[in-house]
Amino acid sequence: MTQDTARTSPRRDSSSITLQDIAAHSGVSRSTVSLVLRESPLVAERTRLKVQRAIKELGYVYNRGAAALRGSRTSTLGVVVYDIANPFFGAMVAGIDAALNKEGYVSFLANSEDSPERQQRFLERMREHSVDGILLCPAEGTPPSLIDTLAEWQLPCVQVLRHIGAPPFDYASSDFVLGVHQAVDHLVALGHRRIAFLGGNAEHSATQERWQGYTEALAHHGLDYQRLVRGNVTRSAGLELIETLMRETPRPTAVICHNDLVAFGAMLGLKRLGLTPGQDCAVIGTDDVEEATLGDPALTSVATHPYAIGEEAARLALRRIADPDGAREQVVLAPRLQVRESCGSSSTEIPATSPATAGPSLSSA
Amino acid sequence: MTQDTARTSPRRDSSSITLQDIAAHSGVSRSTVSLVLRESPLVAERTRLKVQRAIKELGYVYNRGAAALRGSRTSTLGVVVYDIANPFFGAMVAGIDAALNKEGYVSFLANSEDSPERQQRFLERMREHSVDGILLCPAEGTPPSLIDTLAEWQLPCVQVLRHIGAPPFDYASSDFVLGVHQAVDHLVALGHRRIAFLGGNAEHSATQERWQGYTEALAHHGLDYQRLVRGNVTRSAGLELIETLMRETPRPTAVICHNDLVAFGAMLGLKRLGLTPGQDCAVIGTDDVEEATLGDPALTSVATHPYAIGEEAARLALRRIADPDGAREQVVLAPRLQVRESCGSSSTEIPATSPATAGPSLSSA
DNA sequence: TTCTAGATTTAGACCCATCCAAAAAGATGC
DNA sequence: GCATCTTTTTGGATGGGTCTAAATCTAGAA
Repeated sequence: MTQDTARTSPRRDSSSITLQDIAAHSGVSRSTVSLVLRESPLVAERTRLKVQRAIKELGYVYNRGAAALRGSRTSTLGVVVYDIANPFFGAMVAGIDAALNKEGYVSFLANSEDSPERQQRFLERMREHSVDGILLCPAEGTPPSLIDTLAEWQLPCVQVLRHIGAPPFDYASSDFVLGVHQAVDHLVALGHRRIAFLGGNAEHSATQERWQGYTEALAHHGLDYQRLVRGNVTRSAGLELIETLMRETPRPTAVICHNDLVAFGAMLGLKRLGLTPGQDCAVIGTDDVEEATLGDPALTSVATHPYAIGEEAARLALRRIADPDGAREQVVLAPRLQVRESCGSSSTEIPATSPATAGPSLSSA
Repeated sequence: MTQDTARTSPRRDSSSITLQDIAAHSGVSRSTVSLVLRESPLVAERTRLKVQRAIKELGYVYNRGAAALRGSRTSTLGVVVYDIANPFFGAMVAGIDAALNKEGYVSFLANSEDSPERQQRFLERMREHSVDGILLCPAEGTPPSLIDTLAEWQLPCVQVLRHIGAPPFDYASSDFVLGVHQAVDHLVALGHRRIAFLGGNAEHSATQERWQGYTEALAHHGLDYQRLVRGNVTRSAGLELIETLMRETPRPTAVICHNDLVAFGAMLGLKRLGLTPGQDCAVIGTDDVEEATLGDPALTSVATHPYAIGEEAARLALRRIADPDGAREQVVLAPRLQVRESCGSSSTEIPATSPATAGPSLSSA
């Protein structure tokens, strides 16, 4: 059974078995073999089995490159993030990978390092590789026209976390406005009146949304004190910013941070100032990364579900690839405040209307 | 200049301009255009300029799929990691991306979640996509024969962090044995005599190497106390394991942890037991992830340079692709002990013989 | 038995670049 | 001006699938 290959596929090494070889070996045409490979219902059961046996026996390997050349799809997707070293993106990429894997897709990953130039280069490369679509977390300073360019290229693009250009576009993210609202509500309920916001710099939609949520929520509760401290979104930025902030008069009694990294930095900064996070100043982060649970004190954080965002983004892309002219969709997941020790209350979870895993809140534009 | 396309490339949309169109527009043959694209020195300067102008004018997009079908390389690489959500891998992937990007390569990324089945599926898919090579961090329980299978497939494979099968193979990693030696040396110098090792479970080479380093170093210093606590390599595992450990008599005065996550968990566990990390028990981690710097106390850690490992692995893969039959190489980077507060000494850096960025220590097999 | 709708199968063009051998053009020497 | 080298350019085959339209086969109807 393994020795008869000498006659049917003479002197070819295993990696160059083609449809033609399978066809010859099983006594049908190349076209039929192709249909079998693509699981076409047209093929008669007997033929199918016969061909499948030949495929096994000869150790045939499907050549997706060749298929893509004539067909229209490559089953590949380009994914661009701006900081893969950030654990948030690690989780998100895991979600993307899981969703794509189910559909037989694979993804090219690139790290733009928030450089529009690197991002541009990668996108061009993706175009040359004929990816079926793009998942884009736009780098800081990406020109809004990029979206139009991609449209001209006929390359479906789902924006993730940040968005540029004008709607309608496909977009998957977390509801950052709502997240900050939840944080403010919680702090107000605990009696805080002077709540600051820490971190965020540029003109990302994701930053703007947080700031918008902050301003809105303060207004909603009729609070006068408003202090928005711009800055980077890293640990060390959090450390520096909190020091500046705590020297002011009056001091805030609580800070909400752009992300968990800033929050960790802020907590460390408080300790260095001889203050106790959660007691002298409440701290709330955003993202709910894994280390939030086991911090000291454990960090209260607005969970933004990166894995789920990744899954949704991938699903959205697959949907758009299947129907390029369908209505653009926005999947904005509801975040969820995860209460722990860093804001002084006991470690419980705020009862939420949404189920344990935040369900997607859909809206199409 | 943009309107004359009507004659030279009638009613084609921009994305289907081919070599033929360029050839027609610039009055040369398809072959010549192809040579220009590949920057062949054969082409006369005048011709080259003429063709390049046509390429620009028509908005030609190189079709790598078609090129790969006839040519031999796809300029793609498959990358398999087992936990992309772990910040260590995020940094490593960033390093891979940077090194590949320079050479015009792009990478398919997959997350095996330490499942050999998922890993297998992905590798088969990569084969179908005709990647030029594979970077593999083998999933736990990967059969050693996998390496032979890849060899049969003629798919160059560089193992990363863990290795399976018998040498010689291409491999990029950190010298885990040496890392534990450094940690033990440091603790012994500080006067510790009872040093435990925390975490690690399965039969990975990476775990074995740590354990080997631990045993060797104890023997070298003539220490009797030896306590190797197996367990997962997560924060919560660290938390649990340290609690067990500190209930024993005699207690260790220092623990070295499989990675930083375990170390963070261990420090938290110590605090919960009312003990002070760095005072009642020294803690040393492995990896030196970003949050080590800003922990409380800051964590002493064996820096394993994930970004550099990623770069080296990618370079190794490119080298193997260029010369498939060349001698296999191992790039094992020297780690470096980053001393901070968690082991009681002041926050300084151990003078090392290696330069600031650990240089690769090369050896070929 | 002949005819026809439906089920299967197939030939051959096609996707778009690369490769190779051979032709064409240019340069040089006598 | 002619033969000989170089330097450039090129036609046509090739890689391995998919697509379309047409050919073939089947079973039930007439």
